[in-house]
Amino acid sequence: MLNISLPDGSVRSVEEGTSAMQLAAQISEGLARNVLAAEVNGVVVDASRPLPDNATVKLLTWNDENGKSTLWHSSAHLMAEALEALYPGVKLAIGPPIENGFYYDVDFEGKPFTQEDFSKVEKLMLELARQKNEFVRKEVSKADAIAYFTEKGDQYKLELIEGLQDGEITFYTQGNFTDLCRGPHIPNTGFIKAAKLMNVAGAYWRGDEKNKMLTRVYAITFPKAAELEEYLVQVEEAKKRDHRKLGKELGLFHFSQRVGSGLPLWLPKGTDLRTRLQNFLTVAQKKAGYQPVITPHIGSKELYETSGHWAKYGADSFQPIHTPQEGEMYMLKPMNCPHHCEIFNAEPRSYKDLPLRFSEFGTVYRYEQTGELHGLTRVRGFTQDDAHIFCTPDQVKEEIGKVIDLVLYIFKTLNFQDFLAQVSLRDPINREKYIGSEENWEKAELAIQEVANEKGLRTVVEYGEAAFYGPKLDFMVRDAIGRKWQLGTVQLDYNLPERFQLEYTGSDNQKHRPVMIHRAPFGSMERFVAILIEHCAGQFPLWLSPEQVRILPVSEKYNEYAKKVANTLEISDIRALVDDTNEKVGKKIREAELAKVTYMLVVGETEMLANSVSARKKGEGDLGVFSVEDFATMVNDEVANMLKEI
RNA sequence: GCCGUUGUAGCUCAGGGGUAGAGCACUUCCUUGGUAAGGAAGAGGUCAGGGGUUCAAAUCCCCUCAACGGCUCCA
Repeated sequence: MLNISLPDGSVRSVEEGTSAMQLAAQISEGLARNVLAAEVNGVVVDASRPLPDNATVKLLTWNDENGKSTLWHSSAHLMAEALEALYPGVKLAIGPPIENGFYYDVDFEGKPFTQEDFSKVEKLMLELARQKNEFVRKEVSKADAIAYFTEKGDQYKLELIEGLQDGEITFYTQGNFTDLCRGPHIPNTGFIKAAKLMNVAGAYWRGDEKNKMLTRVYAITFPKAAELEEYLVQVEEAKKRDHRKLGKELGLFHFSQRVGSGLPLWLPKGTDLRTRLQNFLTVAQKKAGYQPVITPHIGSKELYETSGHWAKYGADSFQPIHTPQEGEMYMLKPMNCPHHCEIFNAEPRSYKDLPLRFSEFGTVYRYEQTGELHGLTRVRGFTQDDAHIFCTPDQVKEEIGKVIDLVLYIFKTLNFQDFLAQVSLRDPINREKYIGSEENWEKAELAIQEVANEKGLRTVVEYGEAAFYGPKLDFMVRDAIGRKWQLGTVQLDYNLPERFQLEYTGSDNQKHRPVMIHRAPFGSMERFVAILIEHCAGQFPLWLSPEQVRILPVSEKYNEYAKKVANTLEISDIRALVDDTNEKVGKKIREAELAKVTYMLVVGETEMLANSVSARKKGEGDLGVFSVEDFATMVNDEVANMLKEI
């Protein structure tokens, strides 16, 4: 008999050779029908494999992340089986589960595969699923594995096998399809009840752009047909929050082909929103000891030769600007750091001056690849809420902590909860590509991790993701359709202080090199506004909203009074517009609701006589009658409350 | 930059080898109203740009540009 511990702490005795599936059946038949895989001593395995003694077992269903990904991984095999049947001779590369579904990279060898092919693949997948074909695991020798795929003529699988050790190679077979796979898999294809191919895209083999481009087929499956329907509705809902759509609808920004691709034009309402965010940060930064500076939009080529950016990025940048003066060259600035280094160098610095914090809403231009441009999140001209902190090595940790506090303050004010702090450190193996002393790196990497922990950040550590000049901490958030973007960033830099020969005089009367910290809590105004739009689905918090109040005269006779109310509100620092179109109130309310204006003030005969307004809140309806002054006070109190607590 | 899809009015979209369509928005007029769409008329397009095939191209073909979905990249 075997003793098996379950997640609830109970221990069950089962016969030798019992699988997780059989264990589930002993607990309840319903559970057995839903078990997709099992976590045995922390490792996810096939539910059909015999359990070892004294194992801790968690039965995985659709409700577990690992259960989901097992189903999707198996679904990738199912899709591969269908593709192989429908398109004989296709070569299969890899097919992993992803966050929402799975994909398979396929080499169709020049034959087209488009959306029109989707439905027949889905149909065949479901047909094969209904056959309830078991996923059968088989250990094979490297030689046999090579023989199998040589026979099949699949060079991608052969390449994968090359990297594997003899003795660790397994095949999984379901129906007529066998794949090289580590597993685990669901018991049989019958668990898959709904399948949908989502899209096709190109993807380089092994992610290397020098390799052949394969066709990546994205798909998703579910154990219940209704869940697929739900998922598709969700996807549609998410698309409605897309900042590109809302930015257009709300009149925030615009792209013009004539201006150029990736160069956003900020419309009045978008400018208002952005300026308000800048002001908010400016105030916070002033409190945190930053000194605003302003630098030009161009800099001489020599500046970037000094910084090293010319050598590294020059060829891929907007090309240098030539002047009538022979040999003179300027570049559009791709970052603000070199300018700020020169500000540091403007006068001799003492250790007593440090830390020095120079901040600037600095607009920069980067020649991003065409295929990379994306709404406001990836553009060619953008404004960083940049600052550079120059400090002593001993001050690094405290300064990073203060930057994190600032970022958290902003996120809290805007109610961003779903973010992840990514700590990017050196590649532990390949260390020669990093500049700066081992000692400083050690100290800095440790400092970043310690501060991140002290601040209670939800952190992931990525090795090899550090910049060549220093480790960094990035705040990652997701957009409406699940893509990850970096917003706030803190980066240590040992390179530029060296290149610009930055120094300060220490208490020992010796020259020392300061450490430089790059940081941008928003990341860039463009990207931050994009994420903010999606975060609040265009319904901005009242304090940020470009149009807080819209005044709706009942008829044209009250337009004058409406304007008077608007002026009064303006004096109280409330942003109000009058809808003086020749329409009925119902129509005006509808328009204001769709424009996501928080407060609507209906004014007519009674209000005009009483110097009052009839207020209505978006999504809530009528609030009753207020004097103009009371209404203004109410709005201002609401705004003050939003900004107070934090 | 690479693979794929798309490009028709300000917006959302229909149409499709034979004189360009709808709804909303816009302008004018009527209406002067009370909490999510009042009515009528009008104006608006080299069908992304360029080239080709054809008696005839918005429609078919080629190139370019842009947007979209990914890949690669992101100082």
